[in-house]
Amino acid sequence: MADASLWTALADPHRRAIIALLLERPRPVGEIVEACGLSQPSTSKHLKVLREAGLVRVRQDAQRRVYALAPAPIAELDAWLAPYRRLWNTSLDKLGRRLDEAPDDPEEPVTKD
Amino acid sequence: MADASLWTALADPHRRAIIALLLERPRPVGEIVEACGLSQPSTSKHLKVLREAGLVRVRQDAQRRVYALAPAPIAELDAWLAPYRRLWNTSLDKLGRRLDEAPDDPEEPVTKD
DNA sequence: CAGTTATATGCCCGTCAAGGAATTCGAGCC
DNA sequence: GGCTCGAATTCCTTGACGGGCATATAACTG
Repeated sequence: MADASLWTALADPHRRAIIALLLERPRPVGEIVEACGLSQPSTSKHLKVLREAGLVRVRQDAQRRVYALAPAPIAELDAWLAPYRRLWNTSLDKLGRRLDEAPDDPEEPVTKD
Repeated sequence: MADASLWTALADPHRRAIIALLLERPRPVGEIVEACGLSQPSTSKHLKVLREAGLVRVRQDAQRRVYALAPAPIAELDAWLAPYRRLWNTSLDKLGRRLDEAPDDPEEPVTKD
């Protein structure tokens, strides 16, 4: 399905930020523009990429376009992840189980996104 | 949150292919070169990116460098995914409800362009 | 119908990443 | 020590991507 474009879409930090915004709730473009500090055209272009990757859906509300998350592709990501999850569950058990249980993992400093 | 370089690294299809190869078993560079049909230098560069993203680690075996998966960053991805997983698990329908908050929605097609 | 708001597109430019060829570095081998 | 194999690094070119500005389009408003 959206393989390539999915990864490409998520590769951009601004787009991930948009995705995160939409996780809270659906938002019109104007709000997204304001939130991510880009120009409106740039934001629209990012939204287009996300749309084409199937990551967001649009609903038209008067002149507004309200964007919302479309979770399916993220499920795809999850599916992609599955084999690897098996891997780190077994071979990296010593690392201290799930990362979310060890927020500051000494071996792998998590840099800010 | 996932390091930017992690996403960048995974954004490239060749690199995802390499990752998939290493999922089966660790491999020396030569094998990877052969498998992904790139030149050796290009492959080495991809491996460098993966290395710097922390996705793979190298073991030196005589003149060979054997690459293997380092699953931790993938766990990071999984962590990133978590909130979204909640979203599509609990509420494909809930999302639909939010999309339908305006019941007179003239059914906006996703504008796939 | 003209005007305004909200968003999308086109164009231009700067940057960056990817790929190949040549070169270099490192480790074994004769 | 010189040679060879395996891999990494450098240089260069090219193409894609991101950003802004100006403009087009669509929908509501008076």
